[in-house]
Amino acid sequence: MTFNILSADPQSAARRGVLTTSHGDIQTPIFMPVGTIGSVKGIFHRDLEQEVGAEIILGNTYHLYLRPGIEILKQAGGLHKFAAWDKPILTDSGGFQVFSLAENRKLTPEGCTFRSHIDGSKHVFTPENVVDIQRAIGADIIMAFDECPPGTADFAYAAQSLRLTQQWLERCMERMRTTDPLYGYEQTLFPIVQGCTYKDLRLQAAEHAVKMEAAGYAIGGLAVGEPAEVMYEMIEVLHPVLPKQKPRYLMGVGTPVNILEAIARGVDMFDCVMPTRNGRTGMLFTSEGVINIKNQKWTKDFSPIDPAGNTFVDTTYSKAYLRHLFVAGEMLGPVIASLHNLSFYLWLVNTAREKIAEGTFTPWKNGMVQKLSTRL
RNA sequence: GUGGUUGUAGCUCAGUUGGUUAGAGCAUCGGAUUGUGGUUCCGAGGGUCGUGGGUUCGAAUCCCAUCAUCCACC
Repeated sequence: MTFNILSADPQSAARRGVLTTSHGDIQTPIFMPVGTIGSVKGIFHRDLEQEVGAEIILGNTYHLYLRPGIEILKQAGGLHKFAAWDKPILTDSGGFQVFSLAENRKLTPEGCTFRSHIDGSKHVFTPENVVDIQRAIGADIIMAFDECPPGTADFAYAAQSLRLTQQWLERCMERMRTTDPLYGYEQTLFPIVQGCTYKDLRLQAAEHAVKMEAAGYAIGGLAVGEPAEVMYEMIEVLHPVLPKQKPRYLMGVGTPVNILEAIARGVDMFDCVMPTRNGRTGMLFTSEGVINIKNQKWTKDFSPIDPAGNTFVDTTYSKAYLRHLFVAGEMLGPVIASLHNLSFYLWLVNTAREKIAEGTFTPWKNGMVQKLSTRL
């Protein structure tokens, strides 16, 4: 995997680049739709490619391991073939899910035992088997197995947690070195920099991760309850430590404003459930601001969902119709909203790239942040 | 026509031996959601307790009448 920076913004740390994988190029900054179990909920791959313009999607180790299971994925020849998606895939390691979903988890230096949220069955994740599982899934980008402590963690807990994450990272790297891809194409592991909201822990985490000489680095454990300003501050702290020529991935973030602010601070890759999950409950991100399509005031508004939108859902359906679908519980509602939101997120990063190339990113970003903070 | 049943929020129903300002679920309205369980959570509005009398310090609750409902019988 290679990463080439094509241009940089003169007034911020924003940069535009291309990440090359065995399944194709990814233009950065990029937003990666979340497809936890091999499907971006409610959206056809055709629409992801043609309407949304997705260049890479996420899968999730925890979810795919539990269902359909690794044997099925191996027999299918990996997730790309199983899901019929031939563009890049990044898999989250399941570290986050073990802590957010699984029950009765027990953390040891060896790994983590937990019970499935689906059937209560008992399982063990270790740095080694989490790498093996991601090998079997066939992800182009594999994430290290980490602990994602709660945003409220105190320094002592954060420091102890970080030590564990660092040991696990070393074991993940070792497992990557001593195993081969199952399907004949390159797979790359990104370390995850933790450290909660403590600057010295973040620095220490970053320095340790950089020693692994990975192809890219992730920033984890942010947007978990801390104020956005603190999140930005943490990204700034890491900026001088993370190698400039490697892609940076801010995990799980975020709102359109979060993404623009993080791009300005040098982040290249993002994923977030927000456009799809919030879309499913009627929250729409538009060029004019955020709207809750279920609000009564849209009942007779026959204007397009987003007048600036280019996808067929934007040019076909009205706000009033979409509200009707949501109020009636019709499944087409969440589908339309998800497709719109994803296309908006991709429009946002596409435009950010254009502005970076033009050297006008910063003024554009400042204007957009104003607009996107508007509640319609 | 006779005997019985049931009438409480938009809907389905709770409401102790009569006791402050009549509750719940769903629905409605609004909010939350950041490495996804099509989830979940939070808040708000909404009732002349079918109607009219009566008993009582006090009635959704007891009594009478009446209307509606459903069932059975003629």
